[in-house]
Amino acid sequence: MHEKEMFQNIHEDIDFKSSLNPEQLSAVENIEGPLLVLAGAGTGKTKVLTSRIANILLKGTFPSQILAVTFTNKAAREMADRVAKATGGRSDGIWLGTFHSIASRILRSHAPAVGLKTNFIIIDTSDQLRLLKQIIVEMNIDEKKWNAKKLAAIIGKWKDKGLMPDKVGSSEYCDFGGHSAIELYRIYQARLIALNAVDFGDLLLYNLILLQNNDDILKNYQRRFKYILVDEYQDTNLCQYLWLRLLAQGNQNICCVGDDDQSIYGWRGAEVGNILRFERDFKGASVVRLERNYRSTSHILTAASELISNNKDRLGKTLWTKDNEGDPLKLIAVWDDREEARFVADEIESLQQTKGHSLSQMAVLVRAGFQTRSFEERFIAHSIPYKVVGGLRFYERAEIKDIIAYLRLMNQSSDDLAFERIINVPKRGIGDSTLKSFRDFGRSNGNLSMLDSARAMLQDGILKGKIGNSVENFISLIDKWRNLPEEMTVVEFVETVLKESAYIEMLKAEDSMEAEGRIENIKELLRALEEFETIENFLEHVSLVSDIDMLNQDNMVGIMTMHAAKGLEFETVFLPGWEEGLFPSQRSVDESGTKGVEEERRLAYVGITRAKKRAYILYAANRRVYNQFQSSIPSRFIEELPEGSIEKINMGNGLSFRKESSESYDSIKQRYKSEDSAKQSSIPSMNTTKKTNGNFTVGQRVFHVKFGYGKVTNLSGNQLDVHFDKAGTKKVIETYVEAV
DNA sequence: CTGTTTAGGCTTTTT
DNA sequence: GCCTAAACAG
Repeated sequence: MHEKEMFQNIHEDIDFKSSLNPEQLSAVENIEGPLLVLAGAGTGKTKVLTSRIANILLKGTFPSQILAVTFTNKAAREMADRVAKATGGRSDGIWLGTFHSIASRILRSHAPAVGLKTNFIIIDTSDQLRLLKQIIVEMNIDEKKWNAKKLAAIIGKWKDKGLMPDKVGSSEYCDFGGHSAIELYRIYQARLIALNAVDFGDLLLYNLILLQNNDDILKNYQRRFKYILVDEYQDTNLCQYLWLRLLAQGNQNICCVGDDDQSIYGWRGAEVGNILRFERDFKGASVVRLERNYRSTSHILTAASELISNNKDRLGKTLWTKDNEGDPLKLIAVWDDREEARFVADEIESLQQTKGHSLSQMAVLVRAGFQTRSFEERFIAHSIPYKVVGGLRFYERAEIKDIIAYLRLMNQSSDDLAFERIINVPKRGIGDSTLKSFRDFGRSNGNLSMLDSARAMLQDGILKGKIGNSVENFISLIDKWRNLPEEMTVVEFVETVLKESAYIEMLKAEDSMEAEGRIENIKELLRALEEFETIENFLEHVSLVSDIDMLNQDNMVGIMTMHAAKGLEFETVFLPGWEEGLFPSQRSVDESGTKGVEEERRLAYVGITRAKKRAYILYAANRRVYNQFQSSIPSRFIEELPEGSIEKINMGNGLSFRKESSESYDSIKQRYKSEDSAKQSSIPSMNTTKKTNGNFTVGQRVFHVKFGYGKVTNLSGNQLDVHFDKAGTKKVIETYVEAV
């Protein structure tokens, strides 16, 4: 097909004028020069981005001349799909991906320029912490007080700002257990280089350094990328900003789409200020505001707008909609988190059964991961299908990480972190002291990798006996796998490793329900592996994509954090846990004061604006924290909601609404604290009533929705130990089993 | 070196 | 309440 025809085809597929409003159209049509699009929630931001890319292609630009960056893989995927659709598949070759994946791609082409080899590995957070911990221990720092997480946070902040150790100003001297944090940062970076590894922050940091220090490389990319597009611009950190600015300085064709009101990643270095800098740094930049909302009813929009107007630090915009008023937001006061979950479950059932609403159009959006628990328990009891989004990530499960560690060691024998992980999994009788001897030997013999140290120690006869044999066997396995025929597929290769390492055997020997689940996960991994040609490709994917693409568009209620919900929309949204301390989170308030509260408020704004038609906000008078009841007071955000757009429902046991009482915050808090002890005694009595309903005895047969039939082996309070016929022994709450 | 017990921390949010 | 890491016993 000739190019001319090709672009005609594109043209036929897009009909900008009829489907875009004037503001959107101007953002799509003005492709030359810097442009900032301030796009409120639900104003068609993705549509603008994809149409703009299509339009750029239509003007005759090659796909490879376009750079489009997002923050999440989900957003990248969606954009890729939509652009492909809009252009009839003529978009192949666009540099479209997350900041990290684009950065990784560029860094791989120039790895030697920053002291890495092309096959560098990308370590995840847990590897990073292990490495930092090793350094902390070696430096004799009190690890209890100065833990690896703290150090990771300090180093991460510098990386977010684009600072290598030598660029961190000495004025920023930061004490870490009697040592300079800068010095520890330097050691950490050196250790990473020795491992031929980078962490997440490095991907971006090294990219910036690469462009700053190599004019020829910079010029090359400036020429290549004629058009740059950035999604969720408000979430960029300084390092990303500087990187973008360098790349865009060539053609000045950069389009950033963002919403200052949806900036919720300040805690990981995002700087809303980048929006304000834009007009200053890019001379002659145009600004387009998208304020017409196509998603929500006016009640929802009003409530969200009113709430966010309490923030001082914002550019300010007015969202409007032609949609009708819809239902007011429902504000529900409940006694505790169980009643909260019960209300939501009942409401979901009624919406589904009496109104025929689809479960996939409902979502529970929580502040923190632990809140999902009570909903899961309740949904299981109601047999409501649900999916916890972003809980434990697939690639983070122990068995998956083990397998990946085997592959990493194959890929690169210097990968000590991988070596340490699997040398004794399955058990080979090689423990901490042996590992330490490898490390010490390596360090005193010219920085040998642990695998090479083990090899040398065998040869020198330092390792012998039982352990020696065991290590020898392990090494010969590795060597054998290395020499497997090239034409083997990745799946075949991994199957061989699984079999010969006796990994599957180990799981089978465990003979537990848990081990069975692990084997299932490994099977899932093998399925995912089919897509990859080489191990390198797969490892790259694993490091940059946190979860397997489960194409579950099934009819399930989503349970997720508000952070994870950004960019999504649902007909009905449940927002539980609007209590002081939880939302806004105590930590944000304590650590970042007003700024922290404002970020939490933006999060609330994001939460509410996910709803198209219905939003429920719930708050409980008591909440289990580490399974202990704590009384709580309603979130300050609740009284910021406009009276006219909310309907209050008190479930009898819930707190009164703050506006209805003249009591001060503190006095309410005081009252509930003292009442709590009194009410505590009423809770057990409620439970005992339930207990007499179905008083279980040891030895009794019971049925559980998830685990099937089983026998009670022990009981304490409302908790039963049940030995299930198929699922093994579990602790369950008695309300979830029924007597048979 | 392994397996069991115990103490302590943990619950923000993610590439 | 759950998980992990350290401590201890075998």
